[in-house]
Amino acid sequence: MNYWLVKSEPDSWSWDQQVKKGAKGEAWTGVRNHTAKLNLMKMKKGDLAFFYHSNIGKEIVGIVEVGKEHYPDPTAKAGDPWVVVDMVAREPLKTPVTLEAIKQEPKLKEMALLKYSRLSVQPVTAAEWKLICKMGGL
DNA sequence: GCCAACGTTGGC
DNA sequence: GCCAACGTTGGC
Repeated sequence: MNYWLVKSEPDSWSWDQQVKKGAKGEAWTGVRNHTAKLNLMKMKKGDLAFFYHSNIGKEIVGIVEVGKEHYPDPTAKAGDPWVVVDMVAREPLKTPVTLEAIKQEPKLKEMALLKYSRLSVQPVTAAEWKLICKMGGL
């Protein structure tokens, strides 16, 4: 079991929209960065990921589960290497964990979210996962 | 193969 | 709206 963090601007794809898709889930489209793509390709069915709202909110709002492993991104040109996975909303955090709160927690200062702030799909360690769940009231 | 120019992301 | 970080593109 691996843990991840995926980012989305709520203007283009928000947690609420994700929740409305229910158990069917939705393809996580639009990744156009090779590092992020490699992370998508490492995801296994059943892996969990934090859903982070970038730009507006700047907070982790919920947890999604990988429902289907990587396949070609339907929004990419034919022949492009980009992939998607299906994400299924699992549960919201009771309290969203803000970027500010993450910065203020010394144990989280090595998080990819802080070190590689532009990477939109990134790994999360088991220790980071646990701590953020706790901070989020789960 | 180098590097300047440019575009995009995302925090502030 | 600005700017830093960083990836990509294109001229040489």
